[in-house]
Order: sequence, then structure tokens, then C-alpha cells
Amino acid sequence: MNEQLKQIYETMKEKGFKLTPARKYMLEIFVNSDYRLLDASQIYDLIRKKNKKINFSTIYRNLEILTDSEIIEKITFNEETKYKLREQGSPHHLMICTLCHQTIPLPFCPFGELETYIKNDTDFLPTNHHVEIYGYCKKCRQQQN
Amino acid sequence: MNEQLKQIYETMKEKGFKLTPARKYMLEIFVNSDYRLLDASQIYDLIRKKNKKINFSTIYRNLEILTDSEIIEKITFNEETKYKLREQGSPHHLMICTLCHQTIPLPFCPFGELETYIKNDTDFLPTNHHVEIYGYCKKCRQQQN
DNA sequence: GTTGTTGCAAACAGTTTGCACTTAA
DNA sequence: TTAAGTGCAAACTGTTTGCAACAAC
Repeated sequence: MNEQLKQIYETMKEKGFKLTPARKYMLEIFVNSDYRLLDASQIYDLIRKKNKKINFSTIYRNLEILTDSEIIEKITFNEETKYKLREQGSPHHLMICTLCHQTIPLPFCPFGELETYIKNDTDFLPTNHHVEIYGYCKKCRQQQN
Repeated sequence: MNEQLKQIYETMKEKGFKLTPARKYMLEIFVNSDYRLLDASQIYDLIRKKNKKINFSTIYRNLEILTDSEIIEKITFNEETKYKLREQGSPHHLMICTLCHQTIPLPFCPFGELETYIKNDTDFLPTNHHVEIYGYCKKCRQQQN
């Protein structure tokens, strides 16, 4: 079995959550979807495609648990709420392919200059920031031609 | 009458939209709210507070028209869809006060370094980006103490 | 007078809830 | 065995729609 998946199962157990089939299906999907953004209904469809039954309320309840446990993360994008496996490590801004919804983390935070400006030249006290870069990933660009 | 408002009325007429009471109420609210983010329900309440009647469907229809006309802009933030008067001029990233929802535009786009990095060192083709900085505005900070 | 605009009621999508049944540990 | 998790049906929130009445031009 996938090493990453095994590790997530461990984390879940440590946090006192039961490893139910519903949760296993969902976690497999996240691990296999490679940081692509998914919404509740896509998860529902993927599980039904395996001929497994699941209810939307179960999906939503587990999405919340997994988000709180920092196993996945919730991203609101284009008026839609989506989820993806959470990558470890700190800086955490994303390039998002608007075709396949693949996400690629930026390896650094582009905020040096900006933060200095805000602190020195404005009356605003920043606590948090949010960067998203939309575009096309390599694969989708190749497929477009 | 407010000069800015008068100008917006002109724009509306030029685009062939009728200046109905509902639209006037909404536009007044946007002009008077000074780039604070508002949602449909706040607009509804503000209009009813003036003892005027309005329907949510009217509000949503006009929000769409005003957004398309680039008089206001739609911002999705914290799972919520809000609107604010659109400021002219190009660079257009916002500092958003998480207490009063006042918005303050950044006077420049912090993307120089980042864009170079993406173009040179990744396979991603950026088409669009999105920056939001959350924090506290001066006024709200003073009121907290 | 005409066309665009509104209110209303009803539909809709996505999400949440209470409760009785079920199951992982 | 039992607390945690699930399915179901029903509620709920924010938004959209069709249609007949209405008003800005």
C-alpha cells in the first residue's frame, strides 16, 4: 500500500478517528489525485464509480474533519470550494491550472518587498495573505495544441 | 449630488440601462460605503433601513449588471461573495480589513520577481493572479484598544 | 407605447442538521 | 460494548428563474 496513505491512516488513528471505509475511500482519492483540486461532488462520483455507496453528508463531515486535521486543505476559488491533499512545508502559495485544476506550490513566498512596503508606508497591519496564480500547466498546454 | 454618483448615473445611461429607484439606492450605497465590501444581504438591509422596498432578485440582477459594467467588482473572500465600488487605475490588489471589510488598494503589483521566476523556472504559463492581504486597518486597530 | 425592469413565488445548488441505526475498535 | 460514524430525509442559505405587472424612457 502507498506509503503516504499508510502514514495518513496513522495520523488519523493518533487523532482518535476511526478508519471507516468512507474515510479510506476519500483519502485514497486525495492521495491518488496528486494535488488536484476536488469538490464534494467529484469525490462522490469517484466513490460511486468504484461501485461503493456514500452519502453527501458523510463526505462533508469528513472533509471538515480532514481539513481540521490538516490532512487536506480547503481552497475557495472561482466561487467554488475545493479540497486537495495538504503538502507539508511552509510557503504555500499555489499556481492553479484553470483547465485540470492541478495545483503546484510556489517554492517561496513572494512577499518580501511588499511586506516592507506595507509596514513602512501604510497604516495597515497585515496578519495574513493569500496568493493564487492562475494559468495553464505544462500538460494542458501540450494538449491544447 | 455627489459628483462620483452623477458620473456613474451617466455611465449607466450611456450603456442603455434605465435609472430605476432600485439601481439608484444600490449605487448610492456603494458610493457612500467607501470601498467597504458589501454582500447582497447587507445591501438589502441598508435599503430597507431607508424604508424602501426591494427584492433580492432585483439586487442580484443589478449586482450582475453593475459588475459587468465594471462599476462595481465582485470579490470572493472567506467563502463569501461581496461587492465594492470599483476603483479606476490599473494595479489592483487589495488589503482587506477583516473587521470592517474596508479595502485599500495596493499602489503597485508585487509580482515582478515572482513572474520572472515562474517564466524562467517552471513549466507553468501564468495568465492571471490574485493577491489579497488580510489584516486590520488603522481605525479598527484604534478601536480595539 | 415599448422595452427594460421589477416583484413574487418557486426552483435550485451546495451544504448542514437531527436522529435512529450501524460499525470500528 | 460503546463511542464514533453513517445514511436518510428534511432544513437551510444564497442565488437564480419564469412570468405577469409595471415604469423609465
